[in-house]
Amino acid sequence: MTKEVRVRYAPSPTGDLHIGNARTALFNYLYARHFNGKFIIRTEDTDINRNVEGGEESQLRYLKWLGLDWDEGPDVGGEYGPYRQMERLDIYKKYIDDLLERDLAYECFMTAEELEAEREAQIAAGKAPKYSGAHSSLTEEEREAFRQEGRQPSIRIRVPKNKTYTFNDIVRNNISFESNDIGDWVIVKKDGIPTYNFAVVIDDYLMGISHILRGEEHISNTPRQLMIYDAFGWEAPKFGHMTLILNEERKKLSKRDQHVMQFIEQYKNQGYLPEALFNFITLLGWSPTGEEEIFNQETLIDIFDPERLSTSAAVFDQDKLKWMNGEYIKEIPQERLINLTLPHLIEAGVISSETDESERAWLEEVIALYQAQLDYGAEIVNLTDLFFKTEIDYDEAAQAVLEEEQVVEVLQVFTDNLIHLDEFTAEAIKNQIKATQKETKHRGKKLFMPIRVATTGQTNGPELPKAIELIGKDVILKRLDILLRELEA
RNA sequence: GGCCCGUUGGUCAAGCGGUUAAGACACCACCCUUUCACGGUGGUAUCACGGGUUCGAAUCCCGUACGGGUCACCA
Repeated sequence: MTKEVRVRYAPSPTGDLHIGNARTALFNYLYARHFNGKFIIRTEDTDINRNVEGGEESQLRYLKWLGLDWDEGPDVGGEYGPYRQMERLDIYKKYIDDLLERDLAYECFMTAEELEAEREAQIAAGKAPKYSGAHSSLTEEEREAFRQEGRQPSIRIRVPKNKTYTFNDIVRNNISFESNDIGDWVIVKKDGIPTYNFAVVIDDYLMGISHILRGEEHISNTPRQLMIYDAFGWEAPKFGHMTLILNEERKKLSKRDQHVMQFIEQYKNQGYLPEALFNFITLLGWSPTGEEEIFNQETLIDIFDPERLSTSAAVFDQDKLKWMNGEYIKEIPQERLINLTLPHLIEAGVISSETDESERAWLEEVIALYQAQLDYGAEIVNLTDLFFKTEIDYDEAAQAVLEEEQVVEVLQVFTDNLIHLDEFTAEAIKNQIKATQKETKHRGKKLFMPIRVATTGQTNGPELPKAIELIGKDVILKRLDILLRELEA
C-alpha cells in the first residue's frame, strides 16, 4: 500500500506568516520532499470576518522567501483545485446534503444567547460545557416554526455514542478520545459556510492528502475530524502533532507577545537570512542524529526523519537564532553582505540612498570590517556608528581604560606620529603604532587599548589600523585632540 | 473543572535497560591576535518527585506534582 505522499500546508489569510505557521509549513515541506511526494498549499479562508486583505499573498510571499516551493496551490493551480475553501462551497454542499439526508446531521436553531445560557448553566453545575442536543430531534413542524421566526439554522453532526476514537500519531503514538465527551458540533455555520473541522476533512480527502503534520493545538480537533471520515467511510490520513513553540514564560507563542519577534517578515526586515531561518526553524522540535547543527536545505530534506520529531514543547531561543544567522553571514559573499546591511544604514539616515563611487567603496570596506561579528543586518547601524560622526562618546569600559596612567603619553606620541603621515593607510598606521611602542615602551594592551578607545570610543571593535584608516585622518586627529585636552584638564 | 499531551543544565537537545548522561546557544576562564573581532581549548550547570518491575532504570509501569493544549456558529 505505497500511497503517494501528498502533504499540505493550509494557511488562513488572517495575517502575516508567523513563526509557528512557518514551522508547520516547513515540516510538511520537508516531509513531502524527503519522501518524493507533493507539497500543496490550500487557503483556509472560511472565517470571512478575520480574513485580511492581502493575507494570502503575504503568506505565500514569505513562504517563498524562506525557500519553500509547492506543487499545487491557489497561485499555481493543480488538478485538485480550487485551492481556496471559499471557492469550494458547492463541493461542501454536496457532502452536507448527504449527511442531512442520512440523518447524520441536523439543523439547530438555537441562538448564540441560548447556547451561551446553556453553557453557563453547565459550568455553574460543575460540568464540562457541551452542546445538550436540544435541537437534535426537532420535528419538521418545529423546524418550520423556527424558520417562521426568522431564525437561521446551523448544522450539527450527530456524534456517535460510546465510541472511542483512537489514532496513531506520528509524533506521540496512540491517542484516544471518548465520543461521549464531545457534543454535537457545528459543521455549517448560520452563514452557510462550513466550519474548519468539516471543510478540512472534505478537502484533505478530495485532495488525496496522505499525511498531516500540524501543531499540537489540533490534537483535540482530531476526533471530530475522524467522525467525518467515518461518516463518509473514508480512510483518514496519518496525523502527526508537533509540539508547541513557547515564549520565555513557557506559554504558547502568541502573536501578542512583545518581547519576541513573531513574524517572518520581521526577521527579514532585521536582516536575517532565509536559509538561517529555515535551518533554525527546522531545529525547533526536531533534531538530527549527529552533532552538526548547520545544514542547508538540500541536506535537511535528505536527513529529515519524522521519527525524530520531539514530543515536548520548546522555548523559542532568539539568541541562538542570532548566533546561527551570524554563522551564515560569515559565509556570504561581499555583495550579499552589502545588500543585507546597506539598506539599514540608509534607513537609519546615516548615509544617503545615492552614493558616489568612492563613498560606496568606502562603505563596502567599513561593512566588510564587521562580517565576522555581525549577527544580523540591522546590527550594522550600531556597530558602525563611530564611522559616521566626528565626536564620540566613551562607554563605561572605555572610561576605565582612559584612567590608566600611560594613556596620555601613548596618545600624545601616537598623535605626533600620525600628524606627519602622508599616506593614511592601514599599513602606515600600523607602523606608527609600532613606532609609538618603541618610543613609549608600552606594548600589547597598554598600547592598543588607549589608541582603540581614543579613536573608536569602544574597547572592542574592528581591526584597528584599518578602522583608523577608514575613519580618516582629520576625524582621528580631532578625536585625539579633544580627548587629550580633556585628560589634561 | 472535564478531556488530551508533556517533564534531561538558564535555553535547544542526544539518549530509546548497563554511558565518565553527547553536542549547541548563553555565561565564565585561558590560548591565538602587540589590541579587538574571528577562531581554539576548557569550565560551571541537567535526568520533577514517590513507589514499583529488574542483577541493573534518565530510559519500562503506576501514582503525585508541575507545565501546557483544548473545551467556539476561529482556524
